[in-house]
Amino acid sequence: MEDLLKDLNPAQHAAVTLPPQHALILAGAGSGKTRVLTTRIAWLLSTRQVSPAGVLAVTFTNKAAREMGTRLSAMLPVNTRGMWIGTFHGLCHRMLRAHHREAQLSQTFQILDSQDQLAAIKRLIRTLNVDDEKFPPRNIQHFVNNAKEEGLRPGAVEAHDDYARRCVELYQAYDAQCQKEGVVDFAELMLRSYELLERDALLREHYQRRFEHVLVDEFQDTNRLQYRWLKALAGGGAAIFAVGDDDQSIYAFRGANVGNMAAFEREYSVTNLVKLEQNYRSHGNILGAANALIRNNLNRLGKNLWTDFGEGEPVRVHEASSDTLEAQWLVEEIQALSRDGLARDDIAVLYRSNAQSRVIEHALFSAGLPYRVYGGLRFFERAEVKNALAYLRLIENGADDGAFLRVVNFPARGIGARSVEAVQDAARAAGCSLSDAVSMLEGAAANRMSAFSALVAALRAETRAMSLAESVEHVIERSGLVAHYRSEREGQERVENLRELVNAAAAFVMPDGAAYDGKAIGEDATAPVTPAAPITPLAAFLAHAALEAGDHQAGEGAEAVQLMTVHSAKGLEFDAVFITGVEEGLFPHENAVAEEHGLEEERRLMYVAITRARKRLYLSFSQTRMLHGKTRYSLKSRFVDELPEQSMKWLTPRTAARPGTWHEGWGGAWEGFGAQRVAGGARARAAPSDASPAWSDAVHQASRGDRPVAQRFERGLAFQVGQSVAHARFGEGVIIDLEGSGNDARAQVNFGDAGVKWLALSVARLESVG
DNA sequence: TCGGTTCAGAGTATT
DNA sequence: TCTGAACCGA
Repeated sequence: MEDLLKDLNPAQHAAVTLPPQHALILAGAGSGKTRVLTTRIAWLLSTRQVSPAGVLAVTFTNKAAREMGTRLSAMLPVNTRGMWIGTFHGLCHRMLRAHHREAQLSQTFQILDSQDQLAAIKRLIRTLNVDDEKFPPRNIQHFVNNAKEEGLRPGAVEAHDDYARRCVELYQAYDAQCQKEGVVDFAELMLRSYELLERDALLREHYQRRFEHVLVDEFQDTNRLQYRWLKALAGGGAAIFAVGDDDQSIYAFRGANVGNMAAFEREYSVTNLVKLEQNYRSHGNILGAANALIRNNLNRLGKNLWTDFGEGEPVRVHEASSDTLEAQWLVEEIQALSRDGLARDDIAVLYRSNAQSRVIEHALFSAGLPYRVYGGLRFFERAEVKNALAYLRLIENGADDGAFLRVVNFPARGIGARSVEAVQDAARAAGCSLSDAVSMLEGAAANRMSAFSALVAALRAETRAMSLAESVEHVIERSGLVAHYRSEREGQERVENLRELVNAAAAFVMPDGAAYDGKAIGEDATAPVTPAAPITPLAAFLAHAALEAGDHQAGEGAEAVQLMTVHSAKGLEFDAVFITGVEEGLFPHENAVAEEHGLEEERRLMYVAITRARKRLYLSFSQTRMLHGKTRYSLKSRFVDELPEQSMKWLTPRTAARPGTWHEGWGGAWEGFGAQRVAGGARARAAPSDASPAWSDAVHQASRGDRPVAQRFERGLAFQVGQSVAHARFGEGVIIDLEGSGNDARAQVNFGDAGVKWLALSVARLESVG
């Protein structure tokens, strides 16, 4: 046990050995968060304060859960498989499997991933004859997921207008469809599990008695439902050990509620608050930059990172005149780092949005530098894999209409849209599943459709005695999938992926079987447990495929530069980090600037980006960037100005802090960019000052329709793209686009702080600057 | 039933 | 500019 605590710093030590009470650990970036979390569990176990069954540790990603398990078993000779360590969704799934009856779920229920969910909603919208222009499936999907993440069933959603009421109806219909088909989406896993705990007192008390210690990773990322779920679970006196960093809260857009941290502190009267501020990752200048930046956020719980690594190198800043040149500089710098002996995979190139990767990839590719881009389709999301899984799902659950529709005519077997509609009509009339409706069909189409049904039935029967891997193998062959892809011109990779699915099945280990047969629910004989609800290996494998979509692409072998968004870099670290496109409108993103609290979230995002670097950090921005087919003119990000001068080194002539004459020294740079001129400047001059209410009318979003770009060239006070201007209210900015002419002339101006605006030149008073 | 064309939209993402 | 999805013609 002494060994466990040996190398902990005082704060870490304090956190690990806190009494069994609620605690909030503010864990700064690189402060040894995971170590504290796992050591805490190990310490509780080894001091016999709790048995493995009494611990529940929850994370957001499978990767984090796996890491926790691995590190724990490295510390203690404990079998982590019996412990409740997993993702929120994974643990909810586990609970629902054990109590599917109490949760009113069929024993064979399956999980819809986001893709499946969207398909289900599209199908619903079509069956209900709803106008998908007015109710885009994507919006309905968001609506449903948001409601569920707020813990709201259709009846509880407030709808004040017809549109919202219609959305609620669709939500209700969607839930009914899922229930009928025996499928649950991700949010439903959480909500069902929560409702189960709320509704079933015996069950709730059982779990409350069982879990004495509940540990939560990345607490700042929890949404309202997850917070309530934890509250229900720990309501019986369990100690919640919440670890998080409000400064790294970057997932508000997917429902995360940073407020949960403060709420937790308040509601649970948390007296055990430990700040982990010693950073073991970055050199001083990098941390100095991070600290200075994040200090600009209000409403922080408050933290300041420090290191005893020394100052290290300064943060380097580079200004390019175009995105292409930025990428070119990047390549040269990376080559130089490589020459200095830095491994390529210790270098990361970060960007705010995925679209930025193209230019960078192009430059890296041309230079012959190996790189790897994070993101993209994952293994279980691939079409061919999903097709195979659809057959498997039908074997497991004949009511799964989504799976039925996906493969009823794939590979093609002459079942057209008309036949499919016929089964759907029959199923609707009889209130049964599509599979069950097949036998009700008549006519020519009935034969082919029956043949498909017979195929599924045969697969079900034939695989009954087979192992999981044998079943998968059998299904991909006998369904015709392999043959189909083999005959396809570029189907080789798809066939390989199907083979890989067989391997995945062979390697699949049943997730702690005991948990599913009810026994592990506690040695407590009185436990309110569904009597033996064994899950088949196939059902477990399908759940695994949905809950863990797999790696984001296999590592490309060769040591490669890592390209990714700032979001996906969270939790990672590299010797050298390039943060590219550090420009107003891009980072902070213009959409975010318009959102409430958006700017602070962007700043946290920048904080996350900065703290990824161990030894070297580069920031780069460009004066122009090709975006949506147009050249955009940008200002450097305000975040650059928030960094401490003494920690920085400018690789290009330093531009003044905004607002100021940032374009100094680049005076003539705009020529050659084909800057358009537009008439109207004189009018702008003549317009009344914006004391009148007209100024707000002048600021509007130009709609797609008004196209014709002014081609009229006038002498005098004309504006041009790339020009620096000042506005009484919005301050200084750069014209990034011009549209219309005469009275309709508008300029789109990037004002930095004030965001990107369209201004009618006949009304807005714009002054030329510089 | 496929393949080409057209059109809108383009921010971050785990389960 | 580029992509994905929807649509239409053979």
